[in-house]
This record gives sequence, C-alpha cells and structure tokens, in this order.
Amino acid sequence: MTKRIETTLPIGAIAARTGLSVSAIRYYEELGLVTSERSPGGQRRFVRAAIRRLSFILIAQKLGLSLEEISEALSRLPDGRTPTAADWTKISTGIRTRINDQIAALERMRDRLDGCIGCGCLSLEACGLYNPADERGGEGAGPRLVLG
Amino acid sequence: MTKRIETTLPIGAIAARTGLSVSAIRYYEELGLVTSERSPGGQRRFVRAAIRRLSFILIAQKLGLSLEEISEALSRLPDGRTPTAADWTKISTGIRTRINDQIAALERMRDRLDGCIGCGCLSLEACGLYNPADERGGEGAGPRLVLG
DNA sequence: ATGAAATCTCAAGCTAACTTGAGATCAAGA
DNA sequence: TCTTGATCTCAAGTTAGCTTGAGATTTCAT
Repeated sequence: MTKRIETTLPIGAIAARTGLSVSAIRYYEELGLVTSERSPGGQRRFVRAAIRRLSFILIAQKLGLSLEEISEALSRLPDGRTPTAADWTKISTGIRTRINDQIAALERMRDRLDGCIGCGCLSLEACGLYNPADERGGEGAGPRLVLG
Repeated sequence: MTKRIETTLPIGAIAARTGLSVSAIRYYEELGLVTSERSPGGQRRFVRAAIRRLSFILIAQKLGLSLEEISEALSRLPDGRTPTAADWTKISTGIRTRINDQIAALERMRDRLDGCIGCGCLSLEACGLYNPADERGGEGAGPRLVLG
C-alpha cells in the first residue's frame, strides 16, 4: 500500500496563497465549500487541493455565481484529490457558456440602447430597453445553465 | 400663466405600471430617487414622470449599478418634468460605455479561460484566469459583479 | 521552556436592497 | 353612511457574504 504523507497547511498559509481572508475561508468551510482536518490541538489543516477549490471559488464569484451555485458545481469535485484535467474541462466549459450568455445579453441590451438613444422615450409601453420578456426568469431566452 | 392640472397617481398605480412593489417605491422615495406630493389625507401622489424615473432605475439596476450610483445619475434629471431627449442621450451614452466595458471584461475572461481549458492547472501562480491585477474593473462598487 | 504569533469558537455587526408586520387612517363605491 | 381596500408610519426582519471582537488555546522558533 502506498500511503503518501500529505503535507497539510494551516489556515494562514491558505489565506496567503489564495488571497482570501482567514475568516472567509472559515466561512466557506462552514458552508461546506472546503473541508479540513484538524491538528492534535484542534487547528485546521488543509490539504493542498483545497487551494484549487478556493481558487475556483474566487473565479466563479467573479463570474457572478453565488456561493450556493458554486457549492453545487463543486459537489462534482471530490474534495480529497486534485481535480483531474477532465473535471476541469467539464467545469470550465460550463463557465465558458455562461460567459457567452452574459456577453450576448449585454450585446442585446446595448443594441436596444442604441436604438433608443435620442428618442427620449423611456416609456414602458414602447421602449425596448425595458422589456420584461427579457427579465431574469431565464426560462425563455436565456437558458440558465450552470456548470455541467 | 399656463397652469396645467397634472393627473397624479397613487402609489399602487405606480407599482402596477412599473412592476415595482409598493414598499420598494417607498424605499426609493426615502432615498430621494423619486419624490411625490401628498393628498389632503397624506397619501402619496405621483406625477407620471415618476414612472419614467422608476423605469430608469430598473434598467440601470439590470446593468449592475447600485442605487447610489443611480441616484448620482438621476441627479442630472429634474424630477418634475419628463427628461428631454438630450438628458436621455447623455445618460444613455454613459450606460453604453459601461456596457461595453463589461463586455470587454467578459471577453478577456473568456479568452483566458480558452487558454486554460484542458490544462487542469487552476494554479494561482500560472493560471491567467485567476488574475488579481484585473480585479475591480468597475471601480468602487466592491465585490459585486451582477450581470443580467 | 518560553513568549510571541497564529489559531480557535461564538456571537454580533455590517451593507445593500428591500420586505414584513402592527396598528391606524384614508378613499371611494353601493 | 358604511365598509372594504388602499395607504400611512415606524420598527424590525431578511439574505448574502463576510468582518470584527472577546477571550482562550496552540504552535513554533529560540
């Protein structure tokens, strides 16, 4: 049996490497986004793979995902090991789709705005900018696909 | 003097026409985003132009502006009258710039992601996706990147 | 062995953008 | 007039995502 000794890191080292605050990391652990072992004295010890998980959280947050959505996406990744390239490809492809959706939505918004500049309307009936059909419901035009 | 009698609307009618809740409208008034007159009995009475202001708030919020930023933008518009085409052009041009910035930021993100798919790195040192230098593109707004 | 630095838990606080509830009053149709 | 629904004020609650503080304990370099 190959039992490799994992070098673990205390929370401060994780914070330094991810840029997260110590309290944020503890908060994420509370939410189940990462896990840790404990030292004999009760302090958290993280495996290095936790850094990747936390980095992923940072990236996903930049894309506007809530911690709950991130949690959902992360539930596909085993915590104990480093995600494989396949894991990452799957997730990042989902993210890419999401980015494209966001770009498309903004472009539609911009186009409508262009058609509106100078008209001074801003009226609910006629103005394409305020278009409830395009609302965040997501069931219609913008398939709200989340990672996967 | 031409003193035209303005037909005013109670808050419920405004809510129905804008899609906002009554409490949200009251909240916006508290923040100074809209104003109202009062009936003899003390109930709010809104002029029709308030509907446009509120519609603007909805649109701007979709673009990720905070109420404070919206307040700033609205401070250019006189409350009592319908904004002129010039007013609207000025504001919407600013919004357009903001939209373009957001699109550009997303495209950069997507490009970096493309360079990353399949590599499985997600490492802080090497991965261009996690790039702190690109942080807070919107300035001031904090950790919120809320896109459509 | 010791003292500073790091970490622990728990509770409470913070901002944004509202909502909810209580208790009272206003407006309008039959 | 009556009565029902709309509105009023004010205080407190809500969700997300953390931060801050207090007081106690652990780790580690010397």
